[in-house]
Amino acid sequence: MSLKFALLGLLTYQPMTGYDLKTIFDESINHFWSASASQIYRDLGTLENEGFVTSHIEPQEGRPDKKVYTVTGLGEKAFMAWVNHFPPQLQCAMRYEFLVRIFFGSRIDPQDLIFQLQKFIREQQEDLRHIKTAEEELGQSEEYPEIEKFYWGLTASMGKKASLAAIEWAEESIREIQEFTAKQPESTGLGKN
Amino acid sequence: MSLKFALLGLLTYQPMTGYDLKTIFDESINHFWSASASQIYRDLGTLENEGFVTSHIEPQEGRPDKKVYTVTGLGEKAFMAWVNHFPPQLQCAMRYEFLVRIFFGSRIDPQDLIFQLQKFIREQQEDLRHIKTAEEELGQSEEYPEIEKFYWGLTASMGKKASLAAIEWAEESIREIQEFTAKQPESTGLGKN
DNA sequence: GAATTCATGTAACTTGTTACATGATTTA
DNA sequence: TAAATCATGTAACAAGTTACATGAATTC
Repeated sequence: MSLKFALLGLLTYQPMTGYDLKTIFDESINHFWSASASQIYRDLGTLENEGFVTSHIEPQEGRPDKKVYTVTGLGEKAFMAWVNHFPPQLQCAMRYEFLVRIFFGSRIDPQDLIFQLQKFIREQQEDLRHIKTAEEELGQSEEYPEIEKFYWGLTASMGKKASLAAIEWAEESIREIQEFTAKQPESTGLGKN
Repeated sequence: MSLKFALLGLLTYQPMTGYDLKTIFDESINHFWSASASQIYRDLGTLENEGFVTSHIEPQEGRPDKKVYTVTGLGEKAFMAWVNHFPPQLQCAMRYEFLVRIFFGSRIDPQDLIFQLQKFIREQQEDLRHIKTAEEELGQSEEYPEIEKFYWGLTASMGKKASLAAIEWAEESIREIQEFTAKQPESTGLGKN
């Protein structure tokens, strides 16, 4: 449900192609709601069928033609209705497959676990850097109204806090695993069955 | 992919029904990977077709019969293979629909936004309390080996940190929205269409 | 010469959600 | 007497992933 309205919302700023939307997504909304290119193209088709957007082809030379989507009046109304009606239960779920593996950590070789946690930290640091860069660019740019920049900044803040929490957790976890396995005699429950 | 292996993993502790699995899920893995009852029953069927679990009916009086699932040798091997082979990119994505709405916060009445953020805080506090309770019960119980309790504790830690980060963020955001809207003249970009 | 960027999608598949159906027992 | 708990699922649908296909221009 969310993706369609997120696309509609981005298109209220200006008409764009599916490719543009994907690019913007990856730099912003992606940090708390991801979407693949094929999903975006498919949902744009749905939005067009529903009369929420229209499209026109812009021919280009040396590059593939562009298909530019524009929000209709109906689409703008639908977006405003969606964004202003919060569901009774605010939807927000973590989907950390990595944590499912940690849950079953007793079946994993502690050395490998620590290695994966270190990798996790690097990935989260990368994410953090990415958000910070986007944030700085946004702060310097003058092509967006202050109010948009303000709210985009709030979501970036949440992204940073989530990454920092994950990094802190992983660092503590590594230390705790080291301590725990040090005082653990031998058998870890790790069987080769 | 993950859900099937999470179920398989839980079943390696002891044979259980779909209902049992759903109950355990809601108290533990649910905090970072959610699943509905119908999905669990469906995936149990798949696991059985794949030969990873077997089932038998236990008749009961006054209550519906139980269908108890047991992991096979093949299933245990499949689980061990899954849990020990981390994907090249560690999968962990937030899916916070709420943040998508905040991203478009300029289209929302600031008073309503603040109200929803306060609600968000209450929901996160509820989650936090829930995790803490589960954690305490786990600490006191003596029916699980120390090593399992240790790793379950690590995942609970991450859940707590995530909730705390969200609460902190929402509190700061409320203050920032109040400041921002105070110094903002009138028009918010909030249109009635 | 290989990879990346630009630009579009389709098809097949897997995963996740929602609504529905059944029905006795127990607790509030 | 209304609800929650125990216990199972099916059916229909919506959302998300993966692999594939095309092809010129540009950058490494």
